[in-house]
Amino acid sequence: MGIVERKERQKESLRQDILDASRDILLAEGYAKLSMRGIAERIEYSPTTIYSYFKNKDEILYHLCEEALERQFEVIHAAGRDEPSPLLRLRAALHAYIDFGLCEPGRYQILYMADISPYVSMASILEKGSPAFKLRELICHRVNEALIGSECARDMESVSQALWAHCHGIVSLLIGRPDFPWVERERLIETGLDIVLNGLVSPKNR
Amino acid sequence: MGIVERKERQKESLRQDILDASRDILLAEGYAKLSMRGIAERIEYSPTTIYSYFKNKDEILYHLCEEALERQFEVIHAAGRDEPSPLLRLRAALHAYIDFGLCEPGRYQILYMADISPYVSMASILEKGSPAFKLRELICHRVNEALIGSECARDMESVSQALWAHCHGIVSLLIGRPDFPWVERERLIETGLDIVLNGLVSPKNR
Amino acid sequence: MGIVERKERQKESLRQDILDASRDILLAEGYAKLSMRGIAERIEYSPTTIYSYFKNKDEILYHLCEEALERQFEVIHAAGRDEPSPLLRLRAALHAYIDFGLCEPGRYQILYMADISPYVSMASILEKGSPAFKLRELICHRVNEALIGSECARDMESVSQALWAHCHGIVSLLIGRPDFPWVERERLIETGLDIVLNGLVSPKNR
Amino acid sequence: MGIVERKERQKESLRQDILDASRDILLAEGYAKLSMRGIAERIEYSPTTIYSYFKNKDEILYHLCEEALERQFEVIHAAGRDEPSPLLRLRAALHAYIDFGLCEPGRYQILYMADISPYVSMASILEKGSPAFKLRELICHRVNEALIGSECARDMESVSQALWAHCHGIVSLLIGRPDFPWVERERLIETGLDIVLNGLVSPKNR
DNA sequence: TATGAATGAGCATTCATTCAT
DNA sequence: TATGAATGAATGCTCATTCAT
Repeated sequence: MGIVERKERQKESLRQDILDASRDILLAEGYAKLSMRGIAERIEYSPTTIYSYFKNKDEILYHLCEEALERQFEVIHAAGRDEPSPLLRLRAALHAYIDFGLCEPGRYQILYMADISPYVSMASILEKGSPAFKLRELICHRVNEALIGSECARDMESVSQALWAHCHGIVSLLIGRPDFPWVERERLIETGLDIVLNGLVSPKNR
Repeated sequence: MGIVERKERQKESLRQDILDASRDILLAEGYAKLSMRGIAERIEYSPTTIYSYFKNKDEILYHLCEEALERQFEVIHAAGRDEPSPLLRLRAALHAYIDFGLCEPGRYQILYMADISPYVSMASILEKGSPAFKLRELICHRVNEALIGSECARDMESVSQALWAHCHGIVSLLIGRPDFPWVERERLIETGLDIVLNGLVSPKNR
Repeated sequence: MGIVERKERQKESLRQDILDASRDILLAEGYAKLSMRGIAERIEYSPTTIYSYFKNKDEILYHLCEEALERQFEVIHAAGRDEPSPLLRLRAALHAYIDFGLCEPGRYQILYMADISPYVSMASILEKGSPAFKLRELICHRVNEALIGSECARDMESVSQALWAHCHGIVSLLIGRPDFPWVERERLIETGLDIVLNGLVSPKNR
Repeated sequence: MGIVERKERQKESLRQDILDASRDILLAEGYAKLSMRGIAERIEYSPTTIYSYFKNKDEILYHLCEEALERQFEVIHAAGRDEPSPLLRLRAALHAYIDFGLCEPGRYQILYMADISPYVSMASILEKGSPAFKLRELICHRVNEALIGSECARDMESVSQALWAHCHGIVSLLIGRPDFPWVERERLIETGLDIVLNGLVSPKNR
């Protein structure tokens, strides 16, 4: 029935509004300031209403994480699949990682910066098939591809983690320190990726 | 007079105790759990007493930041001054940055990760002579040295920021995600620095 | 028509389900835990539905009382009518009173123990023809019979009340203090009735 | 110092006020209506203040019970020690039990009627030396005395429990049903005790 | 300097109830 | 008849802060 459907859509929509509002608050005011009352105010409903959509505050945070993880995986997974060389495919993935963080700072913060992190439990990262697991796998795969092509011997795991850290550093500082006199964003990102990928494949000359 | 001096020392000491206690709580239990009561309990004074030393909670956080910045500058400033080559001096500085973060996670978190960060206001970073300013200057200087020596043309500002981001990424993930199955710490750090410094000075081959 | 009848039966049945569920909760979890939500959950209907059958929570409690009173009257009224002597008839009534309390602790609690008691308003007890009134009359009648048979002069009203209190004491403590190291239940009851009825008819020897 | 003393007295006094207010509310409005806010309103302090006197609501209830138990023991223990015969000493104890309940209905209710009872845990009743334990011992002792004097063989434990129940029945109904058309209080009590003690010592004639 | 007493504002959560459908 | 959506009021509790001493 059309009516049922519409109602369902409305319900789903409010549910999403709650998640959006929460994410916004989290981004704008930090975890400490995320309160059921605050969310309610933002969505212009009574606090009680939230409880018919989520069992409690924890459940909101949990879904926020889940959803952010899925989103991130989708975005990065789609990136650079058609690039001609392994190195470019890796570069595209890293760039996508950074872009996701900058386009969706709320979601990124939830996943990697906030006190909430426990909700993105390591369990879920290590759990096969979870978005977190798949993301990690994807990065490792692309690093591997790139390393094979280059003549230099490096430990794939170490490299993957270092590259992740590099990208995370850029995203988290840009998000967390918007007032710093950054050089133009894209230039910073490109410079970083240049250095790091160049360093990855050039023969060592320490 | 000795008496006045001792009193002063005592006063200074309690003030320091408050800062230490706050930092400890921050590190151990997170920003959300940092309460005046909690601090008071830890230093074994009444909550009210704290107000004789700091106007309010915000001021504690502010001083926590100041102090952490100073410490960080000292440590990094001292690092690698005797290294023979510009590149090694830069590497030493970056390594010191990371080490500071890992050895003093409480302080690092305060400066670069927590919800508190706003207290390290940009004002203070841009203010000439502040530790933050001097730290930035130091990094830029070493980057410059290294760039001059290499044949490749890169924008010093962009490089500095990218390197900072790289190091920050490593520190903040290691601190914030202790449960992740990291490779051995020193290996991760060295791999990261290898890549990044190698990439900095090799001729580009993108 | 059969249909109308069935509908009526259904309606009556759900109404009864609500009362049953309420009584169960009351007994099992106490007055504080009796909530419309809880009742609804138990009968597997929405909370709103309950309001089609009862105006509000108070009305449920009111009907719970009414119904419990009727039940109690029936049980006690039926007890001991065939006993040969007045004293045994009285004893049977008192025993039935206690048994009712122990067999139907939910109902007894509602009537005589809970915070709810105000719902068994005195009005209803004094109102001729109400179960409460009839119960009181029944007890008085049996006490009277017994007193007439005995040589001792006692005020019927006082005795009735004292006997009621005695029985209530036994029931309410057994129900309310299940963990106390009671002697065996039947022994306690019999001892109590022995003493009290013996005392009623023996010549005073204070 | 006088000042310290006065402050101590003040503090103790407010603490007592909180307990008194709680007891009053409990008596007047029932357990369900006992709230921190309600107490605060009654003592004309902010709710927060209560928390510097009691850790939480449970602790208030706990102290309410403790204090009521002690009070009850004192009163009953003092009663009838000089009576010439065992039977009269027993009668005095029972009468004192009833009197305590009627003079301190708040305290009595807390101990024997309210949902709070778990706080007078059985543990405490069975724990040697606790007021509850001593009270039970006292009653048993007096019952024993009385039984020895009489020619009838009865089980002391059963009798003690039956007598307790009898008294509890009288108190709890008088407190819980103030609107019932009771005979004059003292007459009811005396009639009850007459019957029960007469029945205790008369030769059985069932 | 240090404290105890006290408070107002805030929090997550639960509940009885209403309303439109 | 039955429901889902929504709410206002209440609850226990914690916190930063102030004030008088």
